[in-house]
Amino acid sequence: MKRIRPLNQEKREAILKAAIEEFYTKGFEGSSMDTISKLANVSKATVYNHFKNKEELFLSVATIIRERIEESFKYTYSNIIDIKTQLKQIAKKEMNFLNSKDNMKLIQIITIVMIQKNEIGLKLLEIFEDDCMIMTSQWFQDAKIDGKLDFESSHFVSKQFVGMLKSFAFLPQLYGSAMLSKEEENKVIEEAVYMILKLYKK
Amino acid sequence: MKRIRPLNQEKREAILKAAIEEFYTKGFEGSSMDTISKLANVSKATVYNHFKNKEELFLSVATIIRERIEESFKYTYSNIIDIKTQLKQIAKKEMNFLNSKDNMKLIQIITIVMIQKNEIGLKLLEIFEDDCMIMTSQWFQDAKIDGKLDFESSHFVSKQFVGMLKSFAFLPQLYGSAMLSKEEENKVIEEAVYMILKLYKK
Amino acid sequence: MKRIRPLNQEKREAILKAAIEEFYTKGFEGSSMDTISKLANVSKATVYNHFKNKEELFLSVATIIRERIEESFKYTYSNIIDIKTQLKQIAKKEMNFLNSKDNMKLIQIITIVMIQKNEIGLKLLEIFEDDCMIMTSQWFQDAKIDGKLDFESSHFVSKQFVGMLKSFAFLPQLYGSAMLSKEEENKVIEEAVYMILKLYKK
Amino acid sequence: MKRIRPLNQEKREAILKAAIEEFYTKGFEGSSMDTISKLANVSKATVYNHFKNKEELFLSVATIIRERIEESFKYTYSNIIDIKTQLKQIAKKEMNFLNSKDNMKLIQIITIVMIQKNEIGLKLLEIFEDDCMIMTSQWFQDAKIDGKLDFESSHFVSKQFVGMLKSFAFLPQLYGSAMLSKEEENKVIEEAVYMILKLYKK
DNA sequence: CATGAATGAGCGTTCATTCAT
DNA sequence: TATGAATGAACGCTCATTCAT
Repeated sequence: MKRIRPLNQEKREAILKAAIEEFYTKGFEGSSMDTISKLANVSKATVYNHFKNKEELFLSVATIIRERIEESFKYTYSNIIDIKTQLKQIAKKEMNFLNSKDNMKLIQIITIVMIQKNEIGLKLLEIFEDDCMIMTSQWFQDAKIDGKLDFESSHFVSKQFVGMLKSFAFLPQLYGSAMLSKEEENKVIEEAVYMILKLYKK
Repeated sequence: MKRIRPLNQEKREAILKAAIEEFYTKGFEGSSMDTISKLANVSKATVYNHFKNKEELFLSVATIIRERIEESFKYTYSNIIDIKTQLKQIAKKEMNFLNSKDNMKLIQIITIVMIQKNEIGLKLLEIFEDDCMIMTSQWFQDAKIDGKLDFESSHFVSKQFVGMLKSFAFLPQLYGSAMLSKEEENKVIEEAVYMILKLYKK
Repeated sequence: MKRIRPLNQEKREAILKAAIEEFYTKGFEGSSMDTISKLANVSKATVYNHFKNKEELFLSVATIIRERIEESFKYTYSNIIDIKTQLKQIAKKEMNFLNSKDNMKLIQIITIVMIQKNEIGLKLLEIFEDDCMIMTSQWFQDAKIDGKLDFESSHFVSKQFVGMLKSFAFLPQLYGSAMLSKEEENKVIEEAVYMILKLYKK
Repeated sequence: MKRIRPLNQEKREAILKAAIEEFYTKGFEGSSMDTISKLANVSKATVYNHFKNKEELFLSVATIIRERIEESFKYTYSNIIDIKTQLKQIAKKEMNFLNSKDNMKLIQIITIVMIQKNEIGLKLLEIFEDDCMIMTSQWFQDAKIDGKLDFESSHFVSKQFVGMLKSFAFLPQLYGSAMLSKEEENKVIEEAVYMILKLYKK
């Protein structure tokens, strides 16, 4: 059941889509509300009816991204499934997220703003508190408690693990390299899991 | 006979210094030639005498950065020194570069533009083709030939090695995390070297 | 049969109240229909249902003010009461009006528009044709006919009289000076009446 | 001797002239930098090269006005010339100023802004501290000391005197009435001087 | 009758760039 | 060569107004 004429949802989505596109190609500063409104086929004033200002529009885009990320990094430790399998599943889930053109687009957008660290960049930092790392870190902690892995700091190890994935599937792509093929992806996962087990398996 | 310094070199350098500062704090789009000229204590027109336009000024800044990076990643394989020592030296050199506030500043600047991949970002990509990786990769190749390490692809392994360092000393800092302390730095180096040896030492 | 209150009267009044406040603080140009509608707690479209446009809303405000002024300046000559007393009563009445913060507010609002004499200012002039002066002038005319005062032009004298009051209780306040205290007010009245009698009493 | 290429003085003056015209017809809020620049036949950016922003442009206009006023109200007491003559001269000088269309234009401009009492209106108040009144008041003080006139407060009397003039030559014109003819002007001066002498001459 | 949504036109301001001197 | 001055185009944003519901 629709709310009585909410701000026309189609237009809102058209604007967000246009904004993502524009922020992606031009960054926050480089983007213009004029262009966004034209891309979305609405008047500039309409954009301002939906979003208080450029910053809020951007933050809305950022929130969308954040939700996708959060979704992609949920994983909880199981003491039934064998750890090698679990590690692979975690890696696969993360790779799934990273190895998507759309997601990288979104990440690039927020990367730019977070690097610029204006007020708005700082707000982003608050929004983005690295959940991915936190959840993976929790998994390692649980695996340690369960006596399956042995190391000092779960935080350090999870950074090693995720870092290994990101070395191949994030950093290069951040700078424009091509996405990984399915085989490459598998190889990277395989090697990262192998490394962790070799280094820390009890 | 041409004069060697047809344009006042001091002013040129003042402009470049101002530009680095400005590009860092505001990004490419956010920076204004006006502000740069004021920071450099020259007239705006003078900036344009030295640099055809904003883009060329930026590219000049980028070139400076590139030179510094190149300088920092030179390392050639030695069959005399033991590989653990060499790996540590390589790691130390790279960490030295990454773990400096100024260098991170510069990297952040070019990161933004490279992500945005406008014409100007693409030009940057040409300039930057990851030398660091290439040189480190060469070292692993030589170590393999020398029979000290065993793996399939030197490219893959060097990415693992450097990636491990970057996980701790680059990615977080790109997004604004604090630099590593000397102890943390050492720990990271230690672990990365340990990992490579554990995985690939013959 | 027409309904007497075809539009919700409460809302209409809320709008007018909001408009007075807004026009006062921001002037005609500085005021926005948006703000007025928000202040009045109605939708912008409702404002337009009640008042064709910004100008007509303003004119409605002006009419309210005019009515208050007219009310304040009614005074008719009496051949029974002694003229000194009557002059004092006239002065008191005018001072009563002028020496009120709210009234000055309203006068300031219309002053701005009348000075600007756009179409809308001209319409105001038609509305306002200085009743106050006309009525006071009539009193002097009657006093002359009654043989109590002697002068050439009643118009001139009434301007002297009212002008003397306005010098102290209008012009300075128009520009933001504080209202007169009761004592100051009395002194001004006293002196103005004294002046008229000294100059024109038969 | 000219300063080396000062901001093209012609353009500056064209802008100021245009600004006076525009501020006069539209008030501060209603005026647009766009229109002003078009009136002045320069680009909008040029206006901003000469004046930091709209407010400063306005304040510049205000300063011009203030200088004219100051010029017009200088008068110092003389114990040689007879006071009736002096009073007439003072009145004539003030009337000269008030009874000029250009001056009234300028006064109307600042009146609007002073009434609106934004930040900028308050700045105006600082600029305008009623010199006219102060100087005339001083004259009355001197006349009293010289034993030619007798009253309590020179401030009060000067307000009476100037107020009498303004009643005829300022207030009506502020609201758009026609300027006084030479005869009317003389009559007003005559009567104001007569009033002062009748009330306060020793 | 009241409203949420939409819009074209305009705002004050800044920009990268050019040009005469 | 170095500069002050100029500019057209664009920016983020707000406005008075309209219209479908």
